[in-house]
Amino acid sequence: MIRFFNHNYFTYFSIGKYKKHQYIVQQETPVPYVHFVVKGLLRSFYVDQSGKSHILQFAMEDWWITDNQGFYKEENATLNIDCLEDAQTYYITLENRDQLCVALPKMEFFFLQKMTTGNIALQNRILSLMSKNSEERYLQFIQLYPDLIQRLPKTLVASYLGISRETLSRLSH
Amino acid sequence: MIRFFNHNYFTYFSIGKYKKHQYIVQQETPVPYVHFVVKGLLRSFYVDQSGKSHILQFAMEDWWITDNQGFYKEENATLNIDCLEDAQTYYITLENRDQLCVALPKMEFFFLQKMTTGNIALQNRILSLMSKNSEERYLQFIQLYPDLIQRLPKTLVASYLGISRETLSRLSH
DNA sequence: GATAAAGTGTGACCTAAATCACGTCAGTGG
DNA sequence: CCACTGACGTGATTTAGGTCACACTTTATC
Repeated sequence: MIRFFNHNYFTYFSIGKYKKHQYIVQQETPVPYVHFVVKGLLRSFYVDQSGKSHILQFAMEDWWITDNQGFYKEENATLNIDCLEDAQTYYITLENRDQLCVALPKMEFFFLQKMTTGNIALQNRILSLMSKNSEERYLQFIQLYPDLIQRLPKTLVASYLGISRETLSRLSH
Repeated sequence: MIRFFNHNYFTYFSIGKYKKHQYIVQQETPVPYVHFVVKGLLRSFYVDQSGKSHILQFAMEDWWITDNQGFYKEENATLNIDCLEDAQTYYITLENRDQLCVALPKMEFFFLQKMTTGNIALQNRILSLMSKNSEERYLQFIQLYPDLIQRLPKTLVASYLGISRETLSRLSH
């Protein structure tokens, strides 16, 4: 997917470099960009009324990340995005994305494909949350993202799976 | 959105009429179409190993429904779709959808928009499942789909919210 | 290299929601 | 018209997982 960036796509994209713990998107502020991750590991998460964090998505190399609602509807973010490792991204505004699609119609198809794949993954996650218990969801996660899990503390995996740190700890035997 | 169907879109779409209880998609069989609902009410649901059903989506007038994974990846369905009321749909194959996009490039943008909106809704549902309790999810559902809820038995609402029939009953006071 | 901050395991206890088991009522279809 | 099925409410009991509290280890940070 990196070969995706060989032309002068950089007319449309910019390069961003970020440090571990740095925020890229913050709740209640605008969301000007989608990011394509070149290097590093990020997460998007929601902080509820009681102050608990819930991880919606991780993003490592070659993944895309943003607060979709904020970005596409041009609203303030409901999510936060921060770096779990030092990171580098290529980012693009909504306007530039649209212009890129005009300049290169194949890109629209590409984004549609991306979005469709994302949809399928989200639907599966919903069904997983509704039909599987903690252990099953954990095993499924290991199986789906064997490479990701090595870079994540279990606390964060728990927060992604919707279970408590302690419960996850007891699962791992 | 109905005005969407005024040209000779019917070169691409077909008309389907179905009875209450009739299945449109069945687990383990191909998923040749996406359906645009003209009249009636359908649901897609997943049946887990223990035999419990989990509703992924409802679809009433002007909504689209299919098993995304089956349809876009051209695999067998993992979901079922059936009619909760007598229904009429316009349906289209993947091939025809692609040809429609070629003939009318605006359609591709339209589908991308649809998919993006769907994505946002799915992400919110995941966060809701992870951060809200039964009552909060129920209240949110009433607020999001006031028109839908009148046409649905509570048993099905419970199955959509990921809670038991009995728990939902006790919430309603 | 010392101090602080994350990450992890584990016991004790609590609670939201599931499960099981009834009973009632309305709609439908032979 | 009667029998069956689905919708709904409600009590009693169980249980998966959350919460709280503590100890220990590893990793950052000045």
